[in-house]
Amino acid sequence: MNSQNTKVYLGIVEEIRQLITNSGLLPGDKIPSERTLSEQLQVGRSSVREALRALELLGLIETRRGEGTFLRDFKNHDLIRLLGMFILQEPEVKKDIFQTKVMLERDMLILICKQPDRHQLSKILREMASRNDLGPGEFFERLLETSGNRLMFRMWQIIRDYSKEAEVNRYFGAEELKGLIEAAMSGNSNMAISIHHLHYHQSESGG
Amino acid sequence: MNSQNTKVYLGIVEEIRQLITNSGLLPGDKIPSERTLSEQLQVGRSSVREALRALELLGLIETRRGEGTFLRDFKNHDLIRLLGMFILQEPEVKKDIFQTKVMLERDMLILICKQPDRHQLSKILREMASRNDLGPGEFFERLLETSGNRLMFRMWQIIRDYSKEAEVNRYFGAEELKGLIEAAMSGNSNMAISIHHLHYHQSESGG
DNA sequence: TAAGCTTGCGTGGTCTGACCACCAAACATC
DNA sequence: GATGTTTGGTGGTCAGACCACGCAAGCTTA
Repeated sequence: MNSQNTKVYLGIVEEIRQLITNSGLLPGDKIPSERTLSEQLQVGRSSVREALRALELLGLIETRRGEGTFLRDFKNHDLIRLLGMFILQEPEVKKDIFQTKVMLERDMLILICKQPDRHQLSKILREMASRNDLGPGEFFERLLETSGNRLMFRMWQIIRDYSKEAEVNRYFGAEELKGLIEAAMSGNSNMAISIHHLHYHQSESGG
Repeated sequence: MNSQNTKVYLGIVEEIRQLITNSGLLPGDKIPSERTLSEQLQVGRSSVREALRALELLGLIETRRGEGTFLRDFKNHDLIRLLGMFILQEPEVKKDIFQTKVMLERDMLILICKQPDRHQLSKILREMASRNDLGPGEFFERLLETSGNRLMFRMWQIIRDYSKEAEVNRYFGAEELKGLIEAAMSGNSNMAISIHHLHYHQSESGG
């Protein structure tokens, strides 16, 4: 009845998406209440909720009881954990994920080496020496972030989160990182690639 | 009230996950009806629906009115497409899209060259010679598909779709394609990379 | 018997109204 | 001014109702 095949809740998802785009809503902003949406869109509240729950599970919105529903900074994708639980069972997929992650890293390292911007790197280097309170992989992530390609970086983050679920990550050690940054600062992509390659291809010797 | 903070619908998502795992359900199999789940789990049907709608939007299940809810084949990484819809909107990333696309292509070409499986390639080659009814880029896509990494391939497809809108695509010509396939068949990744690189880096000379 | 039709049941799809739990701001009290 | 209380808005959940659809059993008809 309600316009062909479109399930109502899917329509609402789309409406909300447009609302976000058109109203220029930013992460943290509040979106209309369930009851308001229900009225404005002339649909039942349950349908609105189905749409919101779906978006919530995707990590695109966040709901706080007693307060409202808010747009989320979807740089922090939580859905990954959930999807991982469902998807990662398949060994074949696991292989793809790992392989893709490694290649993305390699690509970004190449980009970094080609970039003239050095002072971000030296900053990381300094912090590496001074601070010990950051988790493993933290510095590597920040290194990759300097690639300047946010899309690729996001993709990497997502995939890394997947692979967190799937297997034990072998983090880059301090020496490796120093080597990578050094290579980057001198624009030596071959050296960077080589270090990166070694990290993944040496058998279970070095942690 | 209902056991700490866990929203009911999230609990149901988890229940369904376990149900799938424990019962060994396969793609295509039917999962219990909404009303049945509602009864078994002692929750309202609306809550069950919220969980199911969320899973549906994630592409993990499929519902058919009048029939039931079915487990879906989620090897197809549909989430990426959805995430893309939301993430790729930012104009800031537009400039990253092209770069990422090129690097993904390069990565997949490398993978292809390292693969021992040759007969898919020769099949493409034969078809290239015989058929003229396929659109530009069609053969290149099929070439990339043989990389064996479905995740990466999907990512590329999506990014390509976006860059279609953003700019004019320069498709690989027949000669280039033949060169790429040749390189792949002989496992010569350097040659493949070189052809690929030239395609994108020669100035506006060749159409 | 074979083909076509009807009917009933189970399913998802949607809406409504009713509660509850929670939060924040307005208000009343000290 | 500081404190406690009320109140209205919000999400969270449930139960019940009805619709639309698909399917198969059973009936009708040829």
